[in-house]
Amino acid sequence: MTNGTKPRLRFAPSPTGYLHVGGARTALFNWLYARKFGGEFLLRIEDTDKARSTDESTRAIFDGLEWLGLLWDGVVVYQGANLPRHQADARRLLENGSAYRCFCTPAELEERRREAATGKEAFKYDRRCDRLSREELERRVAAGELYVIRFRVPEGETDWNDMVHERIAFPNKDIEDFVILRSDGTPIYNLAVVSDDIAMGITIVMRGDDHISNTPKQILLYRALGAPLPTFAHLPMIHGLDGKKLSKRHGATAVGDYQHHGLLPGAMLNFLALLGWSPGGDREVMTVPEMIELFSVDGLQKKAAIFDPVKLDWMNGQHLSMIPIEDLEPRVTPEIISARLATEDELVARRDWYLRLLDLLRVRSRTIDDIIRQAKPYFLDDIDYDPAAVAKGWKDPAEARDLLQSTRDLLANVSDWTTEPLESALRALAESRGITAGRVFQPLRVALTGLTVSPGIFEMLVQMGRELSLMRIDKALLVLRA
RNA sequence: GUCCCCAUCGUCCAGAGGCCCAGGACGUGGCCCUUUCAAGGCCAAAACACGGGUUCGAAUCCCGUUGGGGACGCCA
Repeated sequence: MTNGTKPRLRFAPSPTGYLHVGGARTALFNWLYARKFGGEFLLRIEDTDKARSTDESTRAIFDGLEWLGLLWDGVVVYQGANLPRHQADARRLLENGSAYRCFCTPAELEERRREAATGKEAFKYDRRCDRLSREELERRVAAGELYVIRFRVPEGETDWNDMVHERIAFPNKDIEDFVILRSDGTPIYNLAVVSDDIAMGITIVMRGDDHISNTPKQILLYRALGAPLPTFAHLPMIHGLDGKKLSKRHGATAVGDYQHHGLLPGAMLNFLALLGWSPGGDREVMTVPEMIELFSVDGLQKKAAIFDPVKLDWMNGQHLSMIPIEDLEPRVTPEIISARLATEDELVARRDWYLRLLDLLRVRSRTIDDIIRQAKPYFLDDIDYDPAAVAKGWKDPAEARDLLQSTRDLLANVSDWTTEPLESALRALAESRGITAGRVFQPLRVALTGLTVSPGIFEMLVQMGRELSLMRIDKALLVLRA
């Protein structure tokens, strides 16, 4: 397919919104292919629709790709900058007889479309302008009448061997003479894409399968322009829980949303990769290098996949526990700082303690947000008490107060603040009271964290230190008295 | 309406003619461990859309039906 030359792929989003998870997945597969087979992964911003394109959106696409680590090769291509070539290509097609001028106005076309719709017929441009006499054509051009350039679709059938679908064929009679250049001289999508892909030397066009119906038109353009065809690969769509194409109404669909909700880019990539691809077998949790290693076109799925945020969270939990703590730290630290739990300097000053904390907390977390939530009691003087935790751990306030008071007295006198002495002291307390250890631990957990979830109680005490632990208990005692 | 694509548990995947009365994961339910848990362990329920072929044999190949999705713009 690439004849020994380096494959060249591209991701070509239009900057009209945010980087969508579907777009991110398309970018990912292009990137994986390039990385796996030693190719180039290029980025092209399709900003030919000036009315809808924004710089802000372009920025969001860069940010999203950078966060995910899907870095592109070479400089970014802005489609709008290629206008002269697009026009030249349109002119070439006009001159070599592949296209013709059409004077039908948008209003006329809309009218005809409406008629076709009411008659329940499929509308297709009837080529009336292709039948204009030479004289009339010249007269109208000379009169300054506006016209578009339409591609003259030849007889026959257009097919290609898709990398994921095998052969796909369209009878040309079902393809209308599509517009390639607007009356204002700007190109239409299909022309701009083909012109740019040729110019960029793209050998593999991998994109969403909503572009399948554009493909025969583009193939016709490649041929008319005398350019070699790339290999096409049409990836399945991503749908929302209702089975429809994923869109804003399905909730968070912007990559940035996940970034800000404490997801790890590696987990996002892993999850996205599994939506429409599988390395075969039961393999699921993978690092990026493993994905590159295992990537293959054979594992690509034809069927649309439904985006399941719950599994994404689970996947993130897996990655949270799996990655080296040194890699996790830089992802969490900015959040710790912006949540005002600590300053950068404070974290640096007790880095070992901090890393141990992260290690303790990540086990029970699915997102970085979970880690931040659980981290609060280790940094803040005052904590909030989760009503659910209070209801469970301090079911009987009088008993809780009594137990906490005893616990406090005991802990104040533990000479060695490490897990073993702490454990034996607390267990001894339970035994002396004739109650289970849990009865002692439960109120203590709520006093220390205010949460229903926490690491093991002894590790937690050690991590908090004597001073903070005792202060927490004192505060709890105060609260319980009220 | 026309054209195109798709079709294995609720969801994501495995399965490329016999290894499958279909396997893994998420989620769900139960049990165990345990000081809690969104952690860990075990178990359970849960699918080859339907109908025809082809074949000794089909989840796997072919055809049709049904269902779902996508595209039909001087948007991309």
